[in-house]
Amino acid sequence: MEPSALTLTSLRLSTTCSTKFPRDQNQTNPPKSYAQIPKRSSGPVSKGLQKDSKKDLSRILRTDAAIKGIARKANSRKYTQLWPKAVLEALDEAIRENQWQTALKIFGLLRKQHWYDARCQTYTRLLVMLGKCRQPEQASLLFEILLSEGLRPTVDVYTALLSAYGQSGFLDKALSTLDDMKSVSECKPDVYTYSILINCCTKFCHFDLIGQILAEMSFLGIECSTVTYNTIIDGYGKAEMFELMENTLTDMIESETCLPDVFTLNTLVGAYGNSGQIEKMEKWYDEFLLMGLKPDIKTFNILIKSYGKAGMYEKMRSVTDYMEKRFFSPTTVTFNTVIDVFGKAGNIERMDEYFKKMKHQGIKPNSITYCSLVRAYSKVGLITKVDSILRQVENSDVILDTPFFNCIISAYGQAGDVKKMRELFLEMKERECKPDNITFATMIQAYNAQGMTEAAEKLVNKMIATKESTGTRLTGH
DNA sequence: GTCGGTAATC
Repeated sequence: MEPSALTLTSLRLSTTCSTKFPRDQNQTNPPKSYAQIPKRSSGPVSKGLQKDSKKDLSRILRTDAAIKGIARKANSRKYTQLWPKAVLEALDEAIRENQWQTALKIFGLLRKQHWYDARCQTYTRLLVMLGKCRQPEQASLLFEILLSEGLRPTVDVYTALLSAYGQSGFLDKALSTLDDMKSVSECKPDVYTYSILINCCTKFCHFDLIGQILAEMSFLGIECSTVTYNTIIDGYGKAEMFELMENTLTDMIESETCLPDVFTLNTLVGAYGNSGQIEKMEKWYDEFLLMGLKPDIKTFNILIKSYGKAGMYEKMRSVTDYMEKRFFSPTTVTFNTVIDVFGKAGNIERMDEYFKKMKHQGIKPNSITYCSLVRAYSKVGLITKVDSILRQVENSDVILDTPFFNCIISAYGQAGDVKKMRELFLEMKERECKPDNITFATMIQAYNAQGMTEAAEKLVNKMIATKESTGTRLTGH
């Protein structure tokens, strides 16, 4: 019953780095308009506008019409008299949710307020968000605005800018930012800056730079922190460079200033677990516990995923049982992991069972949950179940993203339901989800599979047209 | 302002 011999035999060694660190292929061309919003001195007071409350702003953040509303306000010269609290809280929320277009629009609105006081801290938060969203060009523009406002960038600002470049793979730009920092006396790079830089290097397989960076740090008298070590360990671990990973752990322990923490534990356990080396994973887990470290919810989620991937469902179960006994509440991630494991194994019954349990425990499914479900149903040809998921999703307030639409469009495509596919494509537009290359590729493939070559060609042209219009928007104004 | 856990459709 329990297939437990799958551990090391199913180990798949990947050949190139690029397959393991897929970059975001679907970067949309962003509007640059916010950058053009001129800072205005306070205009005429328009009384009706002050009734904008925090509630209004945060509500409209969530709806399509509202984002247009914000944009309209951001572009209108009338909206210079909003309450600070409303604008600042709306900005906070947009940043927290990584809604970068909205955040930049609100920031444009903020800059027009008569009470606006330029602060580096605001810029740092925006830059960090842009880094997360892989928007290096926007980060660059934002930095220009900061300079145009006469602000002197702080170390944080520079570090966030470096991070925004590095996370998108613009390592040359990140390095030149580092050089800029070195030339400004009060903005010297510190251990944060270097840890971030190392992280970016490993994500883009520039392991050759790690040694150089560490040498430079040592030359400048900057000591590695626990985070620095964890970052390097994670980099080697994700690249399956296990020997270097363990060597780094040894360095860390020998440094005597940086002790392994729960991040180190999770990183190592995850590296071995993800590569199917269950025995090593367990060995390190036990070892870290002996060192006195305590696992957390992420540890358990990692163990569940690793056992599930290895087909060791009994062990997976023992983790969930242990969690229950120790009152570690499962999170959305826990359920998503279990659901995905059973979905990939084609075990629809158990998958459904956990989905039910998830809802029963009051844990809200998200876009990731639905992606896994749709994929699993589609794989075994249960398209009626996909219909039911779609209905559920449409009647809920779950935020649907482009990957979800791609997933469900692909499901209907594979089922040969071209009509439904088109409907969903239109629905994407209504929900302001931008179709990306994968959306188009999925639909074109489905059309071709149905022998609808004309429709496929039409879509190819549409795709090109979309690209061009975005290009125009970029260079326009 | 830094490190670890979920889906990812072509």
